[in-house]
Amino acid sequence: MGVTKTDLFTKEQNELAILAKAFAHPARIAILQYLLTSNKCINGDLVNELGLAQATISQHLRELKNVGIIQGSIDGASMSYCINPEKWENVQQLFNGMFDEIQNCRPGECC
Amino acid sequence: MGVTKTDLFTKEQNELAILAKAFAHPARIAILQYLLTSNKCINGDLVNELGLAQATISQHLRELKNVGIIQGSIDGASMSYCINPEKWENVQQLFNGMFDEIQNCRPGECC
DNA sequence: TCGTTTTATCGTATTTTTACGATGATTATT
DNA sequence: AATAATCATCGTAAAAATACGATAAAACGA
Repeated sequence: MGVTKTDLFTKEQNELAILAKAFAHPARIAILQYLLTSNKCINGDLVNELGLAQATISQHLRELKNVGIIQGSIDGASMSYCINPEKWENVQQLFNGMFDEIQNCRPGECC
Repeated sequence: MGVTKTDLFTKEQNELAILAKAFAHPARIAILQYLLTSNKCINGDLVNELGLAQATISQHLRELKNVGIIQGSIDGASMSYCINPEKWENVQQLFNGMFDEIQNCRPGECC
């Protein structure tokens, strides 16, 4: 018990869920918003920006990197992260593909 | 430990995370897609459609209802659920508000 | 009224997520 | 070379999420 039954669902449904999970924590939203507005790539000064431990930030960064929406590059002793623009647009389209399905829903037949 | 530190983040960041969490399971994506395409509201025949127990479906439905993206109405002995169109559009705009911030990101200064 | 259908909720087992200290690896600085 | 700075990973504790059987509540039909 307690295990998500991945095989019951379509590939798209699982992918959407995995991507949504990446957004499903305020710290990761904050990291992404910081990356979006900082323009240039940043490193672990996220530790100062957010009030979380270095290990925790690193863990969140890894999860965002695992799903591909951010990417990292070595910059001396530090590490630079930034949004992956292609993936970002891909994710937006995937979500909007779902959001836009509401147009097939006729209001009169809804509750 | 193990508790999300909600007070560290903005209201918007927390709200986005909560909404994303609602989408962060393939069963809930499947439920939403079913509701989107079924046009008229449906009830617990989701139990047949997905391969999950009745209690599990009910639990997922409650989570979707708690964040307001679906709503339920009593229909005799059964229960009809449907998307809440206003909330749906609100959620789409909130996500796109974040997605669109990528436009401030200048490619040359990214890694 | 009695039995059936339908759904929500409770209780609970299992897994996953979240958080952080400690450690080690790598690079920069002195 | 020695020290400092930076970051990933390990180990682990605590909490949340996931799933389902069992049960209760509400509505319908015979």
